[in-house]
Amino acid sequence: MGLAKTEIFSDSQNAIAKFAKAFAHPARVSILQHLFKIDSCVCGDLVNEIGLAQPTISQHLKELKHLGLIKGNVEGTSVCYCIDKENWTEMKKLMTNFLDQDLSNSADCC
Amino acid sequence: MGLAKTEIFSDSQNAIAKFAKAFAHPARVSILQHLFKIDSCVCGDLVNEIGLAQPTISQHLKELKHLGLIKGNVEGTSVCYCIDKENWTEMKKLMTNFLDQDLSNSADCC
DNA sequence: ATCAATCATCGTAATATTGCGATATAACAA
DNA sequence: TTGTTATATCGCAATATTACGATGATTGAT
Repeated sequence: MGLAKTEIFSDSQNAIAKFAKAFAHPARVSILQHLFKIDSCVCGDLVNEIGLAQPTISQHLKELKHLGLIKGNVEGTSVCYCIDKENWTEMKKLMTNFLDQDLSNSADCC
Repeated sequence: MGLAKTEIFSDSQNAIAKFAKAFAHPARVSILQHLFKIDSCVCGDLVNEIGLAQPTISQHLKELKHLGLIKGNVEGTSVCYCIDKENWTEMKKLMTNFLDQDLSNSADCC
């Protein structure tokens, strides 16, 4: 069906899945890395940096924005994007908590 | 097209996306959390724990196994799954490195 | 040999994602 | 106003994902 049964999972599990989806495409990974690396806000050069068409980049940016991981600011004819630090930190806590589960507690049968 | 242009991204970016995809569904998040929580290997109770049909769980397990995040072991008529600790640790390094990018380096224009 | 239990695979329907050409929108310049 | 530049949105085609019923395969019990 292509439709995840979110009702049967916890809020935390759904949140982890939601953020993970943001990173589940290399273009979005690349966009985020670029926003981190650059010391000023990125406006239009993402299309040149990454080899995808402008509508495609715009679509990926929109998804990241809806998730709250980035913010956009209109600046003349261009738009300026940057990481939403507060939300990023919160998301990082959630993901790190999931990734850091204690390996020593789980048996190794295999 | 539904087909990611992996060629134009780095190995690291593709790897991050690949692992993130594993966590991009709450059922897989739930499966992994269960495998961590339980102190012995889980055999068949995942279908009962999570409210999805047996073929669906089996399919999710297969994806996690192909990614190397879990291992499976036949034990009588049932199969025993557990976290692949070595691969998990390696994956965690990759993801943590991505999540931990220095926020102080990126400007906040918005 | 037959049966029950457990898990995997097949096939399929419904929905989601990706990518981009065409076009719209908005801001600025001349 | 007209043109230019930068970004967003629309619409569509190709492919991927999710879920599950039906069925197959394997093991152990009787």
